[in-house]
Amino acid sequence: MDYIQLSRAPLFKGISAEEIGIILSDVPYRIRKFMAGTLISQSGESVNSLMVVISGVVKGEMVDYAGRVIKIEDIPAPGALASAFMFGNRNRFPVNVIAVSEGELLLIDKQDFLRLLMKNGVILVNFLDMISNRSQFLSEKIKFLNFKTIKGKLAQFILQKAGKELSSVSFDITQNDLADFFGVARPSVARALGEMEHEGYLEAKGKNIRIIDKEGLARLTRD
Amino acid sequence: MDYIQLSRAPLFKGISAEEIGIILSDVPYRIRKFMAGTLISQSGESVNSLMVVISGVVKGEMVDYAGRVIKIEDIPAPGALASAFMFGNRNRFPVNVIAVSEGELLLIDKQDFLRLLMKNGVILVNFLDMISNRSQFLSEKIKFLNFKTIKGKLAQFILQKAGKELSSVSFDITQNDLADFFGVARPSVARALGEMEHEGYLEAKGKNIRIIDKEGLARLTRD
DNA sequence: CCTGATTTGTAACATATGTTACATTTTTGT
DNA sequence: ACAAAAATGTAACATATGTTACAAATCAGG
Repeated sequence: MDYIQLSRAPLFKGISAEEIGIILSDVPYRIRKFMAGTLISQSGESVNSLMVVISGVVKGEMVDYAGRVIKIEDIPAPGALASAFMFGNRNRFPVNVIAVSEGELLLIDKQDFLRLLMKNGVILVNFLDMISNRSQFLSEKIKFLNFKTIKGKLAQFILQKAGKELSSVSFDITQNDLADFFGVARPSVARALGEMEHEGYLEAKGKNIRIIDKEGLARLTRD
Repeated sequence: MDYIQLSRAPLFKGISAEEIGIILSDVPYRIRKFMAGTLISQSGESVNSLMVVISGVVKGEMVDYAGRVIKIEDIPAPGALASAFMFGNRNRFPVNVIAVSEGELLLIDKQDFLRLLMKNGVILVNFLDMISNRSQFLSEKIKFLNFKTIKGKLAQFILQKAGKELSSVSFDITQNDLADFFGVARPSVARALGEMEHEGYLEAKGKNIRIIDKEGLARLTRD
């Protein structure tokens, strides 16, 4: 089995391939091989084991009420599957999980995994980090979705990037990705930026922003 | 100390007041009394201990770039503070935490808390449940924020509540709360519902909805 | 350095939602 | 059962954003 690949997984961060071998010799686990196209788990099914993709790629698919596929998220090795849904009140898969390529999964039953967490502090911290990171990412995203105007979102984004000292910022993502993150249309982002420039809040030149009126931007975040 | 109150805390769910006493005799902890108005933690400060409100009420306040207070969230006893921010990459308070009334906090240092988690399986599961529930709640919220139209959000909400079998649904929250959850204005929710009725998707009578065209609703969730 | 691909800026127009205001209905407390 | 409060249904109007399309600018690979 590919312990090297596993040692790159967030769950096993800071643990060498050899150590992983030792750890796994002490906890019941299963390996499940899958072929491209296999349905690995179904939406609504309860999540009763930890699942780590050892090799290959799987994807999550939401299925709507008419049976049509809506959204897709890829999880390549060595990612973990549905780790935020192993615990909590609604511990069921939120999506169908389907193999994109052939590959292998590491499965550890929930009870065995709990024992592992209690035995190995590094894995415990790694797991806590994983689900906490997810929460933190989602919180951040909601913060932006909650601003009602695009200018508000942009102002928040720019001020946050600039921090207290800096007076210029350089976007490291495209307008397209930014628009996706905000949940708005791309030309609307461009327009909002343009307007903010005309209104004297900033000077925009491609991805580089010079902040002119920090106070004013702060006001915009209050929609 | 008020172990009875603590036994109602999600972290100590399923553990009796006496057992809590025993557990706490074995792990270093501190009690911090606070008076109304005290600043308990500051936004940006790193979260290096577990904090449980034993008595009293605290609130979280976001502070904007001009120093003005924006949003508030109350955490009454026996809630935990910033539990989703103890771990993960950005383990800092996202808000200022301020005492609303006088009260007491239970503090356990992160390292000691980790030892406790490894020693006590019930607390471990409770904590995992707490942070997972948060993730799940946030995911759910984002799902709704991602629908571009209010009709889409409503359709999703109704179908989800109805499940596969039921053909009628009863809202258990007010339009106002629904509007907040969706991040839209209240009259817009009412209007969207009205339109969906005219368009023959459903029959709305106060909080009671009879689904007429399930297929059509499903189509709406595809915006 | 050149060329094709990606990203950005901008425009015209359509539309969903916000805002404000009020009447009506339902719920709550006594 | 009543009065007061809360929630709901609607309307008119303002506006932010979406949509589509295209040209200009920038980037990436050979």
